[in-house]
Amino acid sequence: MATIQQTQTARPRQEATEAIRRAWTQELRAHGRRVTRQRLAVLSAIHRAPHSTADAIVASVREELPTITMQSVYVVLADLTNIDMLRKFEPPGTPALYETRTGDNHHHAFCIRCLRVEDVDCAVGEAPCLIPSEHHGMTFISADVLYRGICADCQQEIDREIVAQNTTLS
Amino acid sequence: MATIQQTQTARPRQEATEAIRRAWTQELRAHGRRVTRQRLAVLSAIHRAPHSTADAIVASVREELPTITMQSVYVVLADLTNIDMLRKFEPPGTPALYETRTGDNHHHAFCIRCLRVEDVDCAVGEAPCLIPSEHHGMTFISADVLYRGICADCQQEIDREIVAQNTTLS
DNA sequence: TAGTTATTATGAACAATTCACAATAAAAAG
DNA sequence: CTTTTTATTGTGAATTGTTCATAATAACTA
Repeated sequence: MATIQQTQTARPRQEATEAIRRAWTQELRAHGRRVTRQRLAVLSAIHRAPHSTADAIVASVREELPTITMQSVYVVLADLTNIDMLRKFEPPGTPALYETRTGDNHHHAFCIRCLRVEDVDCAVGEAPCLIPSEHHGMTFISADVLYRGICADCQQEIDREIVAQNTTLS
Repeated sequence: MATIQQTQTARPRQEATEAIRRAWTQELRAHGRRVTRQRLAVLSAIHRAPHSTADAIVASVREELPTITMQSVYVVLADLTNIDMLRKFEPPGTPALYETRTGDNHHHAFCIRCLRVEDVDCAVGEAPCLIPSEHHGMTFISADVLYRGICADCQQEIDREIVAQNTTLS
């Protein structure tokens, strides 16, 4: 039976390699930030499980640093999001999700049943959604597309439920 | 001097005509809902000022029904959103916004400086964003595009500020 | 190795929204 | 037109996700 996993990617990422951790260290320094165990642990946790909530991130980080506080994690998340080392996005009706994949204009598919999130590369060509028809004189910085739907697993479960209902009713 | 208006459209809509109110009445009945003064007042308020927050909506409705409560408005908003008489959307970092324009797959442009929201019709052709390249077997229901940027007014103010700074510095 | 200052921890506060239940009023039935 | 039924609204409180103010800590600098 397919289990419902909340805000978890289908292909979970690996543990961050030493090379990646070195890159983070450099990027933190480049932005005038200090390289703390907390920050690296937060980045690692999100790298391991993209589209994580703040809650999930603390839980994950606490395996390594049991005393870290929720508030510290929020501070780190906000700061790293500001310097574009993290991307934050907020699907309707759920807490904010974070990912380490930044700067590539990718979008998100969101299952309204199990709340799973998948990355989706840009639909047509390069960055079509950045050129809307009427733009009211606005200068656009980004265009985030949120695809809402039912994922394959959930669709299967729904189908099974309908079959089950019909069997009992007839 | 251009004033900063929060979550307000450039071309504000008119008061709802009698015809529109009749249509709302019918649609409420069609969905098995009762036609109450509160519901019509909420719809009218949102029709008058699309992209309104719950706060703004209560304020507006209270001009007509001074005793309506925040909670009642929330109940109405949730119910009318469920039956697609309202569309709710949640730009990052601000409370949810509501509009009466539904079922036409339009998108939103959001000024990150003054939080103004504008409607944007679909970018390329009919509904391009509904056909992403990889869809992970998901069945899509909707694709919401959020354009983030700086609106014309804000850009002008920023430019003026830069000019002012340069003048004092040199 | 000590000093400086960003970062983290502590504790509380906050805003937006939702909940449980009682009072009210729209619609249906008589 | 009146009564009955039940959705809808109002009352009051709770909850969730997040942010704030300030003290303690630890990374970097000299």
